[in-house]
Formats: sequence, C-alpha cells, structure tokens
Amino acid sequence: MDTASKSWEQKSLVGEIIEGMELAQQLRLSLNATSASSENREFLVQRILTSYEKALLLLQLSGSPQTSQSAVLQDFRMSANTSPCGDDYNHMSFKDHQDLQEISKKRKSMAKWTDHVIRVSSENGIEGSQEDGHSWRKYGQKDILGAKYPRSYYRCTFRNTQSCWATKQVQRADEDPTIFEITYKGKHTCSHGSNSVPPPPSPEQQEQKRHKRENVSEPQQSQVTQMSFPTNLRVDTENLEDKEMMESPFSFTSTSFGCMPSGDDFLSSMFDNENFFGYFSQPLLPPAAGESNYYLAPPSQMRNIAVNEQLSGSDLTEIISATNSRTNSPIPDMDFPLDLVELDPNFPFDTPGFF
DNA sequence: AATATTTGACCGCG
DNA sequence: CGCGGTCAAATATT
Repeated sequence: MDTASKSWEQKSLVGEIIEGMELAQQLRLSLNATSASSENREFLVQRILTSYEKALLLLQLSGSPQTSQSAVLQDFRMSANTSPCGDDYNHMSFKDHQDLQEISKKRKSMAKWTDHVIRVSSENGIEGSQEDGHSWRKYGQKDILGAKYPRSYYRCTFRNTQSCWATKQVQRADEDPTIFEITYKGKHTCSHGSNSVPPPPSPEQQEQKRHKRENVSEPQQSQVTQMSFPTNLRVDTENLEDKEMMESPFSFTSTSFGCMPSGDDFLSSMFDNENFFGYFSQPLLPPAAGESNYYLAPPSQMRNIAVNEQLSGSDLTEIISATNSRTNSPIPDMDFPLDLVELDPNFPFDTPGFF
C-alpha cells in the first residue's frame, strides 16, 4: 500500500503543480486580454489555489506531516500575500514574517483562534452583500482612531443557541471606500447543514433584503444561511496551520462526515471531482464536529478580493483561503469543547448575574 | 411577537 | 487614561 499509493501521490503531486502552472499561464493571458471577464479570472485563481492546496495535501501524505507541512505552509503564506488583487498590501509580508517567528516561539500548546483578514472590494457600491455562508448579527460599531469609517462588529447568529463564537469585523478602507476589510475571528461551531437548511439562496431573496438601504455603506450580512452543499464534502479552507496543533484527530461527534471515504479513496474521489470542491485542506483530519458548511456562491457574486493576513500579536493567525472568490467562509476549524473553554474568557456569556 | 440593528455605556488591556 | 471591543437598552424591522 505504501509504494503503490506513493507513486500515485507523487504523480498527482506533479500533476497538480503542473496544472497550477498552466492555469497561471492562462491567468496571465487572461490578464492581458481585455475580453476576459473578471469572473473568469477569479475562476482561474480559484483553480490555481486549489491545485496548490491539493499538492500540499499530497505532500502531507507522503512526507512527514509536521515538517513538510509547516515548511510548505510558510511558502503558501508568503505567496498568498502576492495574490492577484492584493499587490498593494504586500508590505505586510515582511512584518508578518517576523511575527511568524515570534509566534512559533510562543506558540502554546493550543490554538486559540484564528484571525483572517480579507479585503473585499465591491466595485459597484450596490450589493455589498459579501455573503460568506454564515449568518451574522451586528452587535456593535466603533469609530476607530485614525480611520475614516467606523468598524462594525458581528457575531454569529447562533452564538446563543449553538455556542458558536465566531465573530467578524468589517472595516471600510479609508482610501478606497469600495474596499472592505473583513476580519474573521474564531471559528464556527454552528451547524445547520444537516438540519434544515434553506438550500439555495435565491438571488431574489438577496435582492429583497438589500433593497432597503439606498446606499449601502457596508457589506450587508443577511441572515441567509445558505449552503447548498449536498452532503459529503465540505471543504475547509484556511487553517493549514491549526493542523499543526491538532495533529491528533478528534473524534467526530458530528454526523455529516460519515459519508466520506477514508484514506486514499477519499483523496482520489476528491481529485476526481475536480469541479468545484476546490477547497479543502485537511482530508485526513475530520472537519471539526458540526463544522460549518461551505457553499459555493454564484459567480455573479464574485468581486475582487485580496487576501491579506495579519498577525495579531499574541494570537495565532491564520490565513489562507486566498480565494475568497466564492465567498467561501474563512472559518477556522477545529472546534472542540476544549476550545470553547479557551475562548470563553472573552465572553461573559454565562449570565453576568452569577458574579 | 420575535428578531435584528443602533448606539451610548461599560470594561479590560496596554 | 485612552482605545478597541462588547453589552444591552432602545429602536427598527419582519
């Protein structure tokens, strides 16, 4: 099983890399051709990243997960900074590198949370709906020193019902009001995939909800819980790094994973499904229990997106999901009771009266 | 009525 | 003590 699968892996690895190169070529052509649509480019970018992710996975499989992974990860992180539309923010990378070192030093035994920053530019002021597959509820807004526009704070709608501690912040860039910087923190532990999920978010639905505000000042997060993912595969993005800390597989408490083939079968089935499951990052690790569901948004929603990463001092930061083209949600994974306990300090969620 | 947003108060951290 | 983040009452929306 070793030798056989190994060669298969190697072949696939090379294949993925080659594909990535070819796609990149196409992308370059596309960039020069005025006829090419931005959607098309976005699609190419998506596929390129997908290829690399696959390649990464293959590396993990064949090499010692630890070393190869972290090494590769760094590269990935670096390159993520140079993603297509985000060139203007490359200056971050240097600092990040330093932080990275610090962080690896101070990395404790457990991951706390992740923190992804993506920049979303919606060229048409309209339809700022940056759906990311989760329902958010605004709980605050603050004027930030030096920032022209206020920052909005959102938390997962299911925070109370499902103890989902994911939050995000949305900040409009002062230089370019069409760009929003969205910072995701925490991970979604809510699951409404297996239950009753309003399957496809009809476009009309979305329009209805955004008719209200004539001039959208912010990307509106509606309560559409969508996710039209059939069943089996969910794909997670980011948190390539969290894996480092949770090398020991959890027990999947949640269903939804049962239909997945295991091992090579799983991988190969995935690879066969070239199509849109572009995303995933941890085939062998169970997607955390009740993990969020990912869905694919209609291409019409695509915007230019630049991904950026930001290391928050003491906390681990993850990035990845360079391709938010499909509005896949940058949700960190890895949830666990333990984790909740870890996160809690931030939220006095148990009735304040108890103290 | 239930649920979402707004907005000033509150609070912890640096 | 100021800033950034969260709470929670008031208000708006569905």
